[in-house]
Amino acid sequence: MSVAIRHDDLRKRNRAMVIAAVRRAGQPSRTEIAGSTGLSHSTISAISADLIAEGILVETKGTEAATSKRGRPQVALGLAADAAEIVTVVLSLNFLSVAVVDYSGQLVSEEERKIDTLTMSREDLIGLCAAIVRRQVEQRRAAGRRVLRIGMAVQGITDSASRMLLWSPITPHADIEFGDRLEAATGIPVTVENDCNMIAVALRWRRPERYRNDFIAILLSHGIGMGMMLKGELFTGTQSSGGEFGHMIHRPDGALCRCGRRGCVEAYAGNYAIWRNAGLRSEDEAPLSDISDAEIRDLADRARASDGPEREAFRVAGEAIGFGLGSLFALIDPAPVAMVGIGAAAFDLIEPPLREAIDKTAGGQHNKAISFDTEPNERPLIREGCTMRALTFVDEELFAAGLAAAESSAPQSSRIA
Amino acid sequence: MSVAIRHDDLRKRNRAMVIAAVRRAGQPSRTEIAGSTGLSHSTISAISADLIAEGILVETKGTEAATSKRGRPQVALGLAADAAEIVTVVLSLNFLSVAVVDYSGQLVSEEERKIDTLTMSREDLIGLCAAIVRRQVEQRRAAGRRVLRIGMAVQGITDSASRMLLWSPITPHADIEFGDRLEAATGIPVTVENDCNMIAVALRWRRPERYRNDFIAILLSHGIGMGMMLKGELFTGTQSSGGEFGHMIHRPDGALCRCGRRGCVEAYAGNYAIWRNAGLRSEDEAPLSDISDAEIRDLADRARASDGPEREAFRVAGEAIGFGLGSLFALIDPAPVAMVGIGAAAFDLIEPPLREAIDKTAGGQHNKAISFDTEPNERPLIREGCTMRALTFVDEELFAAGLAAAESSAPQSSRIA
DNA sequence: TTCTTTTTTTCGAGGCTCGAAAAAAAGAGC
DNA sequence: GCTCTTTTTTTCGAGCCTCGAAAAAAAGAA
Repeated sequence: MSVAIRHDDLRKRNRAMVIAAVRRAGQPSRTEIAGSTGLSHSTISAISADLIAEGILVETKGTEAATSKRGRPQVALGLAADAAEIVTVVLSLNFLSVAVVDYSGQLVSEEERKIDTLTMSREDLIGLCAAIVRRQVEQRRAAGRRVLRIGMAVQGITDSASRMLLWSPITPHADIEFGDRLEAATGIPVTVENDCNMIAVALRWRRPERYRNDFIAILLSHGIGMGMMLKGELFTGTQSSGGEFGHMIHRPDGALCRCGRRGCVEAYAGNYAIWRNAGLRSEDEAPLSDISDAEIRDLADRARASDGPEREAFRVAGEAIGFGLGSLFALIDPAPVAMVGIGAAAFDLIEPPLREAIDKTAGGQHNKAISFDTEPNERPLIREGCTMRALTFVDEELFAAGLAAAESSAPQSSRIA
Repeated sequence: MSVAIRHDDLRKRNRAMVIAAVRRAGQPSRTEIAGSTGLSHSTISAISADLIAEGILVETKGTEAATSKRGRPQVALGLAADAAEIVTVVLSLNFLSVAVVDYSGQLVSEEERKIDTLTMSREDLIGLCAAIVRRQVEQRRAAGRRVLRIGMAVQGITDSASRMLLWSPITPHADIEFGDRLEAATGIPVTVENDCNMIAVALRWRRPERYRNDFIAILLSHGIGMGMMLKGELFTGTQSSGGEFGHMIHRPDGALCRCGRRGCVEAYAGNYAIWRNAGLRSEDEAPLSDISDAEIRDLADRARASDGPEREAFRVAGEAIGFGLGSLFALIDPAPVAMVGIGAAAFDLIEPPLREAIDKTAGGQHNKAISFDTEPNERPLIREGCTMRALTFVDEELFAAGLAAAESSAPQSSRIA
């Protein structure tokens, strides 16, 4: 089963604990870290001295006026912004965003691009991503910084092992090797992950009081995506990114889905499904590939105005999501839900039928206790999750292992004595 | 988040590794343990000497003739059968089984009882369980043994934190505090777990080559239960035992389920559902509470003989399970499946429509790669899983922590120098 | 200027794992 | 029957790591 604990792992783990405590708390003192980690003061003292010597942490003199207390004043520790940088790549329908973020989490630079993902060739799509990322990385290298990690988030089914995009609604191509190609272009380790999973990661960092160990993020957009945190761990499939909530079966042999199959939740609740139903089109009609956010807002306005086919379309969407959540809750028990994306802007129309449907399922008994939260703009969340994911990797895999110096090819001279 | 690693945890963890290696391998030598755990020979030597002194392990002289090799012969290590005992309690429809198992996993004694769970009062049910367990425990104490753990497996939704049976089809009573009551009756720690989860645990011990880190056990019986292993961990809900595959929604507002709701998978695939459909009864008809295994076998025989309503009933059942699995696979990716229980005896009737349904879902592309395995008799599996669960607890929580002596109230005198 | 109070560092004790070397326990060869 | 090989197991010292106690540091309070 699991591998034994080696003696050296001890230090590595405790270093990771300290770094994580600083990243979470922002500017904690050594005493606070000792409290939150449970390690002794002497251990924290030793580890933080090492981390400071390695250029990973810095002592940030009296930022907040935590003054007016007796005794030796606390010295706040912070992440050294120049210890490293990471790059995030967010690819969604007709949109590419590449950003550089420093070790403390501050945005350094950003490049956004409208592209036509649906018609681009496989090579053009990979090539464009690789070119932009490469340019950013080289700029940062020229500025004397070292980029230690690239995190890519993309809509679709990803495979973390092979770091491929297995299937995606934003492009007709399958099995795209973004991981290998970006790595080849830059020489920097790359992860490729599902965008909704990154939303879940971001929510946890943003609002840990609400999104702690168990919660669900559902992206209501052209398709229906999900990111789920269970027992504090991101839920993924056994091989792929998994969590394809949108392709759970709502009605066997039902409406035609964009994935080519029938009766998926998405075929009732995705943008194209709402548009199709609002227009009284046949459920067998092939899904349109792109409905603008404006169109959805427009349909929602009309649904609010009068009880016509638009309102019924949103009702059907809410019902599909409700039954889907009901089945999901049968498996994992009810949990807080965040509704993200343009569909969240119409959640007032979706929520009543959604709750009615949940009431008919195993989760129904807890219906009132289930709370929904909405966030119409998914893009900042995706980038934020991607950022934290990449930074956490640097924390745990590189800096905790004491590789701050070893990995350094940068001209940061001799920060280590 | 997670707590820091203390220095003393190191030894505890590595002791647990050694014990686990012995439990898995049966009679390994110290060298084999060093190989499988990755710890050094010196560490294994030190730890195993401690464990032998504490009476947890024993040197079992040349059991198998691994002879005819040059060099110093290996000394096989085994679990000391008399180090501890555990009790398993398996409660299912109209049936109670209590067994005592020694530390090496050998059955010591067993008591089975036909009871009428559906009509018994809450107090009678708890009281009977407690009385039988108490008697067994006292007998073992009289024999100079110490029972360190009681593991209970029961059909229904359990809560591991409160160790209650929240809801069960086998009794009309809810929130039964088996954990507290058994503990009060014996003074021994108790766990209460879902029977299907224990089936999954057992399958992993029995056939690790097939059921390793990710697989699903589905119990086809009066109800439809599921136990699932994901990434080597038993999958449970955030609060309860979770994994209520049988109550995922197959058809919204569909057939009446035993749980009072409509359209659950179980309302199409449970014994009562097959019986109801085979008899051309209405889907609104309240489910019968008990269909005998013989009746199901009889229906299966008739379904095989001619294409009548019986065959259709099994087809509908297979379809429901297939769509349910399709939705599940959308979440977790396809994985090996074990079909357990009386329904597995009719799996020849169920499999074709099941695969046809899966083909219509997201998991469909892997249909051929998904393999099913059948095991009609669930009871031995449940007890086996329960046994391994309880023994593993003793291994990890008591013996790895060096509590072998501290916990001992038994007259095993001074095995420790 | 001298107490208090609080934070941080220092120092020695006690554990743990590891690698190397030694000891133990057989079969092989003559 | 004795000595060599081979393999397993134990022993021993080195090197880390964490911890508690005590000391040092750095302020405000009196």
